[in-house]
Amino acid sequence: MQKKDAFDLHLFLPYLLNQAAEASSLKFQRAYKDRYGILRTEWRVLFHLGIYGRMNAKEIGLRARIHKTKISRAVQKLEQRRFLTRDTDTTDRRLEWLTLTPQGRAAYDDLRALAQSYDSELSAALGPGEAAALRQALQKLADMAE
Amino acid sequence: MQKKDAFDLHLFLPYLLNQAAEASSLKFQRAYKDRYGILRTEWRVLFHLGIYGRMNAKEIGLRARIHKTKISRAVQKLEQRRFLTRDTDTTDRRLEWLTLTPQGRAAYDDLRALAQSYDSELSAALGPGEAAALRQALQKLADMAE
DNA sequence: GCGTAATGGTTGATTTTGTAACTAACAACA
DNA sequence: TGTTGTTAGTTACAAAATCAACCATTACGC
Repeated sequence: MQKKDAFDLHLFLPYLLNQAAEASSLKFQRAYKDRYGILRTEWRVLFHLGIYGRMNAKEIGLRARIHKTKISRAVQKLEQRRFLTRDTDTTDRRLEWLTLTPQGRAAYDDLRALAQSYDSELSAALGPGEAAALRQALQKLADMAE
Repeated sequence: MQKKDAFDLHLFLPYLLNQAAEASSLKFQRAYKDRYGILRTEWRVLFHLGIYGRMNAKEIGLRARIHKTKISRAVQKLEQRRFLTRDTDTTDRRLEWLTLTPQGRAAYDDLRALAQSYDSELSAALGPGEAAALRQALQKLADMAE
């Protein structure tokens, strides 16, 4: 980064990443909160089901790196809002398969469109190559275990 | 990003940024938690005082984009741990100037060294040029108002 | 100066998260 | 079959974040 006596907090990657993440999430956050009254974990679960179709809580947790208690609560809320239904697996009754209802899918479609246009906006603000490079670097960091 | 029917959540910038931020913060988080029992907001306040010297809560909030209630509580905790002292401004008695105690500075020095070595580690994991490009892109995003 | 608005900071009530312990169901192996 | 160990998911309680209302003090308009 730089010398010991000239530490620049705003270049410290974990800090900088958090600032950028927060700033870039703000608009989208307001959208899903205002339109559907859902939380961060909830839209993430919604998106996972929207994209990958039927999943169980465990799978979502692994893919999105979300703790199972968070998912459990998010699923409860989404069920209350009639955005998804649960079906116990017939051969392994510990498993619950989650599927979006038409309402859930409608919400997902709406938010996905928003996410896409918002993402384009962000990409445009950076350069076109810069955005691609950014994504690559971020994926490297995100995939670093520990 | 890509076509409507092929939305890749893991390329959606706000999502990807959050994943990267979380992953990259984990190690450092454990360090300040384990060594000093402090919270995210608390190390941030500590660092601001360590870097910029005497500040008041408002200034820290502006620079770090932290809400004033969070800062107020972080300052209380840091004061309890004897990491900082407060002095009411003589001409404007609403203002409180915060300064690190020697203990606070020692903790800051320790954590700063850690942050630096950790940051180098992260930069090395990416390419050398890649890290610089990443920082630039992140700053752009972080500085985007709204 | 006096009333009103704005500012720095704190507090309290509510919501959300984190941690651990828990239930129910299945697996493995004697 | 019975005992022990795992696994999927929930719940309970403590810790933390959020939001609004709240002092005390200073600034502004007249």
